[in-house]
Amino acid sequence: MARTTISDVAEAAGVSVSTVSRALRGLDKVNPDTRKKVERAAERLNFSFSKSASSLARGKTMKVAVLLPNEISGWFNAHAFEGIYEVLSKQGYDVIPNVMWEQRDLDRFFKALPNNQNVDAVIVVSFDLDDDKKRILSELTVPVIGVNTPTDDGLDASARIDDFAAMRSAVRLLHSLGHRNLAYIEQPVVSPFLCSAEIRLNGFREAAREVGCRDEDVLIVPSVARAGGPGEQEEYSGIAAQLLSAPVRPTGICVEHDACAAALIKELRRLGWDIPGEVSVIGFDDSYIANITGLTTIHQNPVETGRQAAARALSLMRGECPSEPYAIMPTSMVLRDTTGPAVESEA
Amino acid sequence: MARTTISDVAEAAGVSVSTVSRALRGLDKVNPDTRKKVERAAERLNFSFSKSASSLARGKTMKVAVLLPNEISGWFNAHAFEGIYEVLSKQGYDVIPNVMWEQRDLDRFFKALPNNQNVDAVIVVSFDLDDDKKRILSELTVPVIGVNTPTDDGLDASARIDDFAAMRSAVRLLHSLGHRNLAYIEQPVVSPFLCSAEIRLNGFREAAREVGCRDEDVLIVPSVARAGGPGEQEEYSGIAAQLLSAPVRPTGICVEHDACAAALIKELRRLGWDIPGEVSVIGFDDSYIANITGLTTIHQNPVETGRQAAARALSLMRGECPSEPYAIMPTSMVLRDTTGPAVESEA
DNA sequence: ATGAAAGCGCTAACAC
DNA sequence: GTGTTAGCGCTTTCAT
Repeated sequence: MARTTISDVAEAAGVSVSTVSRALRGLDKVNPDTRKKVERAAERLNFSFSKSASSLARGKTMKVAVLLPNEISGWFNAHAFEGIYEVLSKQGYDVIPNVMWEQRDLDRFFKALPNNQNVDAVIVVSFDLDDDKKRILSELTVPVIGVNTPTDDGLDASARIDDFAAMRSAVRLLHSLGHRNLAYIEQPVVSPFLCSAEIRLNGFREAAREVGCRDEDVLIVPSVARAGGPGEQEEYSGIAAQLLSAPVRPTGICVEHDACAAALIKELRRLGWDIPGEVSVIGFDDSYIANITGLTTIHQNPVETGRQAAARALSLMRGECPSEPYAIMPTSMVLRDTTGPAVESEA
Repeated sequence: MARTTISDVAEAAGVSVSTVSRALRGLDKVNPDTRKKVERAAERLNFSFSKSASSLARGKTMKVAVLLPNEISGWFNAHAFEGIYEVLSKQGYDVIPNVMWEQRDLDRFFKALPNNQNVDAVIVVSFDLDDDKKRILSELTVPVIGVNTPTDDGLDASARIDDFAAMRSAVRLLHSLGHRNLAYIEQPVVSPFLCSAEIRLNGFREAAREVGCRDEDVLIVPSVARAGGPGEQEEYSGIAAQLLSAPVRPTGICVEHDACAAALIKELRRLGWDIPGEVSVIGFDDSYIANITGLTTIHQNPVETGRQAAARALSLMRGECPSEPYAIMPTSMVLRDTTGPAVESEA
């Protein structure tokens, strides 16, 4: 059978199509009785609006695009998306993930964006945008909202944590526990645009200096793309080796992500290190893995960050300007079983 | 500035709109030179099609809905979605998650479905549909594809694992290790429609019988909704208590999900149990948590399951009928550090 | 190979 | 309050 249209409903209810439209969308200036009649008819015919048709007519798509780096199933992305979805879907929006695998995907998306009336807003998650793209954004008609973006440049609104400050608190914790030789481990296999990495590293570096570490007391283990994903244990023997072979062995270690930290700890323990006896490790995120493995870490709530971003998207789409467009979301240290006081150096 | 439309391109290229339409969509019967001209103009004007307009004109939405229970960030859902997204987005489809929080959400979705030309297909993930809904499905024009649904009833295609067989293999492993007193732990806080639970339990029950367990040798710890999520450690002290107070203490334990198993093991160890010395534990899923905690478990690949489902959705949307509409995806045991031989009973 | 024109189903003036 | 009507931007016969 052919689709039931608004005029079928109109006919069944004995009114005009515009009345049906008004009645069903809850607009005012429609007689309560008429409305009831229309609703009844719509119900009976199992009518629902064609989104394409009303989009076309109204010039609003009721869709918002969510740009995600690499994958939607990662801990942060999935939870941020969840928060975004939660608030937007309740308002009738279709929330459409757009996973960017390579730089070209991003380029293409942004190329089409200026003229793209296919979404009412775009939310970019964890991206580091180059100046070209920021310029495009600034001339855009649809609002662009950031989630954990490195800066707010070119964005109409954003919600993000302060990676820099968070790392600083981790360093201070280690320092106050007596650790003087620190290390920072970058996550293996980074995506081309994932952006928190750099900021966290900088936060670590600067905080280390603040607490009085000389550069030679600080070891940075850079991200190296190797075979296998970050879940692969082999990744971490190389990192452990670098830790072992450092001129002065670090006793306090910050890791870019929980999953990474957990895998590293596993490897370190396998090699006979005592954690937290000999060395303390701090993760980042407070994902489920941190909880189950007893990892000391920095907590953040990506679902809430997503919600905040989506709420701002909503008001922007309504043409309002949010009173506080750029939200900084809180983080907090959670102490578990991988950090402890530094032992006396055996000097 | 107003949106660039197809007629702007037509004008710029000096041809008619229909030619532009044909040229840009790669249809044949268009002169190569003309096509080039049109492409150039489109490029220059930064043109892209309005999805709503072409949907409306063609009667195809280029959208597919993915129905998910509870949350999109859960391990299975997120990965299945990822697989679905991967294949569908490459073909130009918008993949729209639809999270069902309560039964009413599902009811409402299905009520609107029969007349809903707003999506070209719907993929249902992990749902147990009642007969009413199955009946609706059977009269539907758009294809409906299942991912890890309990049955294939009413579905045009599906991809799913055999939960029943998977549990059986777990039970057999325990039995062959000498375990005679078995337990099955349901996941705390189950959703109203998540459906694998029942099948896994049945698989466990039946397999236990097959290997010769009497009913009194088998302990089922049912799911009880308690405060806090499944990540909360407190959940598991209650479960541990049930295990401890059982008439005959089980030494082989199957758990509905990895996360659950990991938390239980943590609690058990805290209480002084030796795993795998005194008791063996097997999880389900082989999620990252199983890997990092060394959990023996049953592996499945939800991304691939999602891909298979999406591939079938694709051919169904093209009007083909897939030669093998109902795919059973493989599972496999992965042995890690939480299973071992049963110790001699101290009789 | 290309163009003209009739919709697709709905919304938003504008009239009554 | 309600009806009429002109589009929204595209696809698709049907001519040419």
